[in-house]
Amino acid sequence: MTRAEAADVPDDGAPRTPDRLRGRASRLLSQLSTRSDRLINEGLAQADARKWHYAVLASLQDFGPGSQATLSRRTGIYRSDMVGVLNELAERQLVERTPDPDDQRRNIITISAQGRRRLRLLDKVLDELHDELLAPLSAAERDQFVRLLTRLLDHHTGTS
Amino acid sequence: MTRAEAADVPDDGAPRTPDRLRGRASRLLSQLSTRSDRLINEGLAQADARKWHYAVLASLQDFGPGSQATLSRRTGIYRSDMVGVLNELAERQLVERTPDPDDQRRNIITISAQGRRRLRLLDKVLDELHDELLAPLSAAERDQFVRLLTRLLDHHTGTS
DNA sequence: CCCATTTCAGAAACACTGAAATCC
DNA sequence: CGGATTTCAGTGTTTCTGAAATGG
Repeated sequence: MTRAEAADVPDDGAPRTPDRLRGRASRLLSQLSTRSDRLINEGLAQADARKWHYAVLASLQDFGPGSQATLSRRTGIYRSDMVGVLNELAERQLVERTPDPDDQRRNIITISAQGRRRLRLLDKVLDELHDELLAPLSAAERDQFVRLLTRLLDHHTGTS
Repeated sequence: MTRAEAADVPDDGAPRTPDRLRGRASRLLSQLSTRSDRLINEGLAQADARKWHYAVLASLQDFGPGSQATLSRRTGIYRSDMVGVLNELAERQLVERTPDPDDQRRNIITISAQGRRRLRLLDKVLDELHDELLAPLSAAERDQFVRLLTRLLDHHTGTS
């Protein structure tokens, strides 16, 4: 259970950094992401919502209406999966899907009044959930955490 | 494409924080985790390895041999999925699976000499991949990032 | 002709469940 | 008996591929 023959640094197999397992950023990231996703999903499920709902509604509110392809680019949801998300949102009357007169391939998605009310609710729910997610961090640390994540994500979306 | 009617803060639907979509830690986390996973998986695939291989080998090297259930707890791999991982590692002669004389339910998993060589290789590969993953951050920032992730993960594994 | 959009059907990986067989 | 271990079969979710149908 406790460390076995690790103290007597074996000539084979590199001692290296302390805790190579727990210190790998990629492992920390994916494990934390799993927990975070579960927390958010369960919290949103209690409000009959999913995180994609929030993403689409917030995108519509903050950047205005758009085609499904546009929304897909703004939210990071795959074009193929956007259909299902919008079906759910339209079912709940949170968005409206109308054909684009200028380009008959597209639909134009608009947020409804109900959708805006919903968005405000979801924002509150998410505020609370993030408070739980980031509980051990001070306000300054939370900011820094978000800044670090943003820089990393920007680097890997711009580059790759 | 650019911000539409977002500047003229609508009375409905909360202006709130700038960029509620990009500023949500949970979204940043899961998106970055997706990219990180892909980077690591592709890098390890070129060495005919998967991230679970590394986790098990490193756990064996750093904490000594153990049963499959013990390894499962140490690495975070599900007990049910551990079987498959160990099959792959045993196929490649990187670990040995022998019945525990003291408890006939268990197998004792041991790392082989070949497994130790493999671990050193994978450590190098992962060092390079993490260099790519964390490229935009300074050494101090990388440390802090890892510390923040660790604190958050510890909080959510101890608590939940 | 090539490209974009919406849609559907499905692959691949992952975290997880449930249960059987075995043994403490 | 309750409880732990190994194993297998299978579920649900997520990211992503491929292709068809329609139209710019």
